[in-house]
Amino acid sequence: MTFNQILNRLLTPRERMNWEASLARNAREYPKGTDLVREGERPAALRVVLSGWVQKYKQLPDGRRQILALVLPGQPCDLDLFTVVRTDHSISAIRRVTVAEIGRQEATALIEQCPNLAMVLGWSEIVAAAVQREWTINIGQRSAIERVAQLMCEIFARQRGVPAAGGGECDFLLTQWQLAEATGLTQVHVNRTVQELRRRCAVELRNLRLHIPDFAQLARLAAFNPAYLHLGEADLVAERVGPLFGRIDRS
Amino acid sequence: MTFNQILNRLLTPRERMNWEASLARNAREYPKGTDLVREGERPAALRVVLSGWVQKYKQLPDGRRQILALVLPGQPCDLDLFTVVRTDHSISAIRRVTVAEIGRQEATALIEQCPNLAMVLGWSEIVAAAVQREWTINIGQRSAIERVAQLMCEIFARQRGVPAAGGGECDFLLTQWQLAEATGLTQVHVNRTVQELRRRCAVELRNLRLHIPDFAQLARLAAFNPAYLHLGEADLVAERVGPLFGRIDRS
DNA sequence: CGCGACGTTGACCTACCTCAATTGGCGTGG
DNA sequence: CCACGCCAATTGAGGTAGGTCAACGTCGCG
Repeated sequence: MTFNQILNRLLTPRERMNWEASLARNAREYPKGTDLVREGERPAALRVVLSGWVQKYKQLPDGRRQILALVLPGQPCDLDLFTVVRTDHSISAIRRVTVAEIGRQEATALIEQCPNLAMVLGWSEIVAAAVQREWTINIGQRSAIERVAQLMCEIFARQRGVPAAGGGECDFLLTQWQLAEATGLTQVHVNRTVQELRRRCAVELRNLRLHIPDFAQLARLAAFNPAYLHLGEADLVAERVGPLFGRIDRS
Repeated sequence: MTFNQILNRLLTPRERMNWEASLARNAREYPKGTDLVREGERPAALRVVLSGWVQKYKQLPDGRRQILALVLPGQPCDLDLFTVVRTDHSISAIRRVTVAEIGRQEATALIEQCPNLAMVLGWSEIVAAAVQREWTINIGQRSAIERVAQLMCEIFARQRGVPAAGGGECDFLLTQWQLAEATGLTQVHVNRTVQELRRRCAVELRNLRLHIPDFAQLARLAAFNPAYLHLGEADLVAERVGPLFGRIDRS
């Protein structure tokens, strides 16, 4: 089950309609490389990626850059609009993207009208935090080949779920340079690493597509454990998250 | 302003009383090294550290370990009780700790009775996520000496705030081995790094205390920017987080 | 056809790791 | 009070994963 399906399942039909309408009404396009949010700004909108990928990143004063997270289509970037005074990271378009940017007023009204929406947004933030933890151990403890393999597994699983057997294909919009920024490696070393993955796992990375013939093999190499993605927990979200986010009205 | 003060400020006196009473009633002690939560378990309690430090960590199958986060006194470990089906990381006591473990029933009732509590807990989770992001760039992009320096700055700032001038002392309960697991380095290399920090910034690390004579100097070396800790945003939390977590009743 | 973006390769280098032994402080039991 | 043992910090010698620099190849697109 993909993230998108999970989100949709938690809203009532009426809520889903409101939500989709709001997304459509506020959709904007940006060319690749555009900064949507810059570190230190006051959050001004609730952003949801509709198509294309978006990256969260941070930079050190001397320019070293770390990609912190990837936001895939259907996912909200963050809840900063409702939480912090100033954003602590930047967000930019990996490639041409469509993003819904819902202003404060509309977003607040939307949440008012859709009691389950806060829950869904909160859930997405919870999962994002879990992914962030996995990235921490990825960069901190795994070797180069494990890191790249693990990221490939994650990106595949987030789009297609974990395949029961065999493998498949999925979008992969990162250049090797971006792959390097995400894994804390060099572009040159990522290149050699990808080549080794080609040799050892027959992984193919071409034309913005990733092909994994044997997912289990790649997952073993990466010590990939999909538990942190919390896939398939959708049905239980409502009863757990309920107390925290106030009343639930499933009609 | 420390995290603890922020939390207290957001609750009404009555709420604070309920909260404190619940913490006191559920306090437990654990010797150092005890696992409070193991990866894969179903969350059973809302945990708040009362004294001592607690670490969140993850392990790879072969034993490599990454410390993901530190929970200092006054802070809740996580909201997993209200969010996920199974926890994706482990939690253990760094040293002898006192932790309040509030069961599901009581925790739910408590949130019911204290409308602002959900907001406070949510806020702590938001800040924890921001810290996690900073750790990601720390491990991914900073050199060994920068990493250790930045972690020292963070730990100092989380306890004492950012000093306007000069420096000071604070608790520092990590061994060099744990410092290594938190920064993705080796214990041996951390040792040499700490020695270099002693030489270059006169930082002293002894008897579980950290002494930083010149905070600004250390912060410069580490490229430490305290913005990600979101200190001093307390007064604004209520109006922002409100819409997300339902009604606010400040009486 | 030329340009820009991305991938690839080679040679060399170094920050950090590994292994292994030693030191120092401190609490405990005799 | 001393001796022992444990835990953490320290030191040394040698190794390697991954970084750096610089060039070249390739593909798609205007």
